[in-house]
Amino acid sequence: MTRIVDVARRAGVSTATVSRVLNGKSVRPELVAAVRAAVDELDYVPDRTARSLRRRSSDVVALVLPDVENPFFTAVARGVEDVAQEAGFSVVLCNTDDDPAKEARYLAVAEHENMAGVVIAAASASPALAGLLARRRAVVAVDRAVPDAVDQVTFDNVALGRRAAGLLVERGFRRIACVTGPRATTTAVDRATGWRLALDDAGLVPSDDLLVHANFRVDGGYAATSELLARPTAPDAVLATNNLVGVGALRAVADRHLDLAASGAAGGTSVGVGIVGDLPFATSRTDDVALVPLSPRGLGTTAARMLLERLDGLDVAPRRVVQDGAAPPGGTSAGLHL
Amino acid sequence: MTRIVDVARRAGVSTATVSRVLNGKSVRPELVAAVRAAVDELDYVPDRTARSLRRRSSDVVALVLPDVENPFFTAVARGVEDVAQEAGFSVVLCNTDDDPAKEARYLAVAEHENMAGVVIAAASASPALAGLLARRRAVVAVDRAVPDAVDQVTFDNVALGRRAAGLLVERGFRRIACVTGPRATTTAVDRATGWRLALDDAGLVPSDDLLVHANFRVDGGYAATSELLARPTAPDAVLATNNLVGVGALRAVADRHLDLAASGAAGGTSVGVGIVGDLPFATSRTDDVALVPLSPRGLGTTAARMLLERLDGLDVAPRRVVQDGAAPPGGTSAGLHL
DNA sequence: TTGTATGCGTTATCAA
DNA sequence: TTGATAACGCATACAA
Repeated sequence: MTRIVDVARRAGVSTATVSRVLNGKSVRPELVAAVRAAVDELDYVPDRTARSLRRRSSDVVALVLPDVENPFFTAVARGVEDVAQEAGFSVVLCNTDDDPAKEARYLAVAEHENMAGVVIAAASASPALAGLLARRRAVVAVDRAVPDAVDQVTFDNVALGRRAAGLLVERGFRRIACVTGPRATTTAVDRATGWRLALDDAGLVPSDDLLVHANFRVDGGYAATSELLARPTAPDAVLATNNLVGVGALRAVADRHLDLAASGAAGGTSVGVGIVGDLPFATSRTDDVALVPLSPRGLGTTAARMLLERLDGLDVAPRRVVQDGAAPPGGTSAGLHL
Repeated sequence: MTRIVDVARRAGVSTATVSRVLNGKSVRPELVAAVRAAVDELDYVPDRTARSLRRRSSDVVALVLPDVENPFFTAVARGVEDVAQEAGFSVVLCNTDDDPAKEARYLAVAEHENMAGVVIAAASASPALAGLLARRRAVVAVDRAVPDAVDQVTFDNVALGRRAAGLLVERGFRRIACVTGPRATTTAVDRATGWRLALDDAGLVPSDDLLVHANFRVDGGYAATSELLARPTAPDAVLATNNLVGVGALRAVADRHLDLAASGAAGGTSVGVGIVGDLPFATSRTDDVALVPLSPRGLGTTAARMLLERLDGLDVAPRRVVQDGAAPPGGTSAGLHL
């Protein structure tokens, strides 16, 4: 293994000079050339562990997510990865399963592994960031708001819920239920608030028993929607406040449809479905689903950029960025959709 | 920040003894107790960077994947993560986009970051493992076979393709096309071979123009299937050799169905679809899809266990594990559908 | 600008 | 078994 001393010897300089060249400090041009030549010839690559120990900070960023199997969060991950990698950072993906204990463990690892920074979509209403903040490590909250004084980038979730519910209203549905996520999840609560507002806008009644809190996964959406549709006074439409719940809702509606057909009941007008989010792996056409597409990847890139600014030394008060949330009509990145 | 010297002072021992206690070497019981007490009181956690530098190996494992947005690979990741984490290792997720250059970069990072080991689903037919192997780092290939002398865990892809195509034959389809992945991807080639065998078994003709190589994503499956269905002598069924291609195929079939209906053509018998893989986010019922479910998570756990054995010092010839591929009947994932 | 020498926090070697 | 101390590879304070 080639070390910095090998390069120094070969270039006829001290290790300090090699280090300076490698880190862009001012060095006489001819020595720079000599060092670079030696580096190339020896195929030298600095040991990042030693560098981290000395600098007291590594070049890896932790990305703490509630569910890496949710395409929404993998898209966030891609966004973060794209810009982090560009800047020379590696990204460690940490999966919390929405479990505050697992989350706390990962945050502790990030702290003691001297990671450069953390981007977190919090599982807990109040994640264990104290240790990291005490060490003045950069932290950015993404997607879900946290109470701590850190940079945050989220969607305008109230607006998203309102828009999605509004689409259902426009399509003529009158009795619109809402299936959302856990009460501890800010996105779930805010989008449900949006649903309420949209119904108010339309002079409809956002009755409390039409609001169901499930988990934010497929099974949660399926169970909640099935239950709603089985009621004597079933809703004529369901708003799912995230993508996976939306998948579950669609399956529940499809099953219900088949059940009714089997039991000889008239094929009444089908149940409307609205979804805040995308269906990247839909196996059916989604023309009649009221979709409010998001750009989670943009969320990730924004969060990563904010983190990099902090790592670059930016020292201002915590910032809150609220992205509109709409996926751009054409491009791959976020565009403001007015 | 508390360091090992602080603990040593508090416990009235040397740093060497603290280190020994922390690493389970033999130490007099009373001293062990004293050290543990000091660790607790001071809330001491070893700095993993320093530890890595000294040990010349970190406790993070790189997981190199072609596409973290594919649920198949996120499931592999969960499997790896589960067992690695249990053993005290962190997992870094590296996304190569099936690009050999990106893959090579990540492998170089893994090498110079002194990562403990690498689990890789190769993007390249011959990934750049030389550096890692020269340093005797543990490497396990998962899902896709590689030419190097490393542990490998894969499915029996020929058998999987054969089984899926066989299901379509059983259902009475006679002209069965196959949409598979790139020629450089072992899984794509092997499953196509299985398709060929199944057709032979049934006395059918696996005509070469019924085999299409697409990319292994939704758009690839959609385009290839659309093209097949638009031919004058269209196939009556399509075998998709992975999950995403399967999604694309289903969408193409649905669109074709609608087009025919719109053009007033008779609603002939619908096109059969077979898929090697799962549809975790299907938005429609999949009763009439010939699915051969997999357990990618099991692939991941096996690979991680093999890696851990190597990290534990196991020094035997490279092993090849071929998993049946069928998801377990009882587990949480899709049950075997006979 | 350059070199020397020290320290980052831990583990491993060697004597005791 | 235990303690003193020398590495691990790099970056920087200080001196030149």
